[in-house]
Amino acid sequence: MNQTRLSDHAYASIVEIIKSRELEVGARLPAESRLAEMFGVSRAIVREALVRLASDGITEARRGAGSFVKSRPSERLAAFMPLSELPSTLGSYEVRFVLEAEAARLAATRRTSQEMAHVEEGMERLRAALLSNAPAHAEDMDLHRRIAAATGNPAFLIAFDALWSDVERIMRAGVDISRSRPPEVIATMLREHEIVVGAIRAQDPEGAALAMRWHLWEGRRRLMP
Amino acid sequence: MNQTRLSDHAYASIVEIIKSRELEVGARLPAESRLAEMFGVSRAIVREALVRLASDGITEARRGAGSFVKSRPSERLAAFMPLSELPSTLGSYEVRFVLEAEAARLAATRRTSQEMAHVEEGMERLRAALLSNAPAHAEDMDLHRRIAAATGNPAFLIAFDALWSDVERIMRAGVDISRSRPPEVIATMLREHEIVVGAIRAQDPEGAALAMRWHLWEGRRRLMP
DNA sequence: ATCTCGAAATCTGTTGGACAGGTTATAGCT
DNA sequence: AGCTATAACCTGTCCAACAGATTTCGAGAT
Repeated sequence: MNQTRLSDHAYASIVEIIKSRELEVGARLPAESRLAEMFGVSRAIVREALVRLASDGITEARRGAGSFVKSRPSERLAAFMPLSELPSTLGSYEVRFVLEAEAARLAATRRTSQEMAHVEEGMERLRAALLSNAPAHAEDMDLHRRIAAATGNPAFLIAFDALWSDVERIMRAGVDISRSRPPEVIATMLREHEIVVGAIRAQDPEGAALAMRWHLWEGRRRLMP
Repeated sequence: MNQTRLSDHAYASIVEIIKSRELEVGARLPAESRLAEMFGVSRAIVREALVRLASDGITEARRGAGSFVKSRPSERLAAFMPLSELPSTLGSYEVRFVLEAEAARLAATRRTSQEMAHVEEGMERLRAALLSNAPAHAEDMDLHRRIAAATGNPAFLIAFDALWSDVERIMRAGVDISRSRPPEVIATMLREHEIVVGAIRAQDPEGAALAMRWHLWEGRRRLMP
């Protein structure tokens, strides 16, 4: 783990300044040089933090004028914090139940043939990975993502990607725990995915939603019986 | 718009390198100094871009070794693109239907008294803003966020925040269009929210989910009849 | 006293060089 | 061939400096 970047600390410190001093939207932050001497680091470090804050939509820099608060992080801090550092892990599965079930339903009704081919390709990759007994969580997530994409609604991708890092962490943990999966588990995982993909192929919305919900439920049980 | 940062261009260029050269996950990127001379900028600029890429989960830097591809940006580009630049706007409402309806349902069953007080406070703020005939989309979104928080599951906040910028854009556009809202519309918006909050207060899961879904549906109709 | 205008102070954006502390690759030795 | 020490390389950090934009403030005019 390489979490030892000074700019990470600077990022958190600036967020703390905005929260504790209750800087309103539009307020100006201390200058980069001032922040640097406050934190005891160089200006380059502060800049790395500010660039990230700007790309996260929290601050906005105006050349010659300063950096300004664009949206209060205290009001939407969750988006910038790894889910794993928040309580109630596995909570992302609760969201996936509703989010992905609806995505499967919509994918079944609205998918184009091109999107369907994309989903089938993801299914093939997952099958190959599972049958070669390799860690397949990347292919697993990728298939789910292709299904979300098949809705034609980018908002599903946005929401799914927001949970990405946490889902990946959970899945990887699951792979680490059960390093050698018995063949019947592999067959089950494969069948679950195939039912979902099959329902989308057959343009059966309710079947797709139900299959997805069941698959996620079983997946959760496999991770935490 | 301040799009005039060289590191923004460097960010895009590195993404392009990963995509075009088809660098697999785990592959090593060119060194910072090499990238700097490739782009004709200083190393500090490349670092600003790499820090953002790392915080976006695309790359990972190992001290002394180099920067490595952590996940292919081409496969999950949506998370790093404003929803407004993608087709099918108003699509975020489709996600909100399922996401927030489930959040309301869970909030009704699991809310603590403290979370309930937080929701009530948001309701008061929205009421004050609406009755003073001021633009109230900030208070509106904030109330919805407090409800998501009342589930006790941070994953709902993560997903909601991911849609934040698009929802805000849509709502602000709605305010701009109908600059002077008739009193009956204000009363309706207030009542819709009050029904949702009331169901959560009464710990009525189905009522809360239904009220939220209805409210979002009406809100969507108000924006795009 | 107030307004206007221009210059100084301030701030971000960017550069180049430097060094510390890691990692990788290589050349030399056994 | 196998092993080891060392050189080459890489990220993380700091410093000093300058360009270009903006804010501030005071001097002069009204």
